[in-house]
Amino acid sequence: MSWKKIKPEFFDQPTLELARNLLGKILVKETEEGTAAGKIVETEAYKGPGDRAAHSFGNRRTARTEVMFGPSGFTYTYVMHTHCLVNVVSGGDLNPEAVLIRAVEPVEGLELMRRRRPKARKTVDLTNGPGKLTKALGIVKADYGRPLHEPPLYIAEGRAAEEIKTGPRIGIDNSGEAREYLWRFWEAGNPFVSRFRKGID
DNA sequence: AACGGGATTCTCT
DNA sequence: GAGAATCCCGTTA
Repeated sequence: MSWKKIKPEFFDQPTLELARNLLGKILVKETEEGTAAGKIVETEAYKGPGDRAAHSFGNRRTARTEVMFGPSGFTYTYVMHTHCLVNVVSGGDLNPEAVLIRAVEPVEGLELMRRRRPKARKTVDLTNGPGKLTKALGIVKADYGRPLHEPPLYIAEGRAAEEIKTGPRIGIDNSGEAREYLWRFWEAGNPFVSRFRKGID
C-alpha cells in the first residue's frame, strides 16, 4: 500500500478546523517491523493559553510543551500513566495549540497491530482509544518533535468524513469551564470511536 | 529531593 | 463501576 503524504501547508489552519479536517486522513507509522496505518476517526482540539485543559494553559513553556510553541505539523507525544498519546501541533509558531488523535480505524498492518496489542480481543479494541492506537501503530515518546509530512511518522491523504459529530472532550473534568467546550470531533457512527453517549451518536 | 496528579487501559466484581 | 498499574512532569522545598 502506498500513501500520498499530506502537504505541510495542510497544518496551517485554525486548530478547531484542523481537528475536523484530520478526520478521514490516514496516520502512518513505518518501523523495522513493518508499516501500520489507520484512518483518523476521532480528535480533540487543545487551544493554547486560555484553555485550562491544555498543557500549554497560561503559556506554560517547559521541556514537555516546547514543541507546541514551534511551527504547526509536528508531533507532540506525551506519556499518560502507562500509555503514550499523540498530538498534532497546530496554531503556528509561538501559539501553543494541538490536536489529540483519540481513535483510528486500521487500514494497513492489521496483523502487526494484533501482535502489538495481544490484549485486544476484538478488532475494534486495537485502536479505539488514544493509548491503544499509539501501541497498535508503534508510536512512541521518541517520536516527539518529528514532522508529520514525511516518514517514519506522517499524515496521508484520505477521504473526508461524511458526517462529523461534536461533543465535550474526554477526561478533563478538573479543568473548570473548559470541560464544557465542544472540542471533540468524531466520524458519525464509526465503530472505532472511543466512547459513545446516548443522545449524541 | 520529595510529592501529587493525570488528555488511560485493563481486570475483576 | 471501582481500583490498580506505573511513570513522567511540574510544583514546592
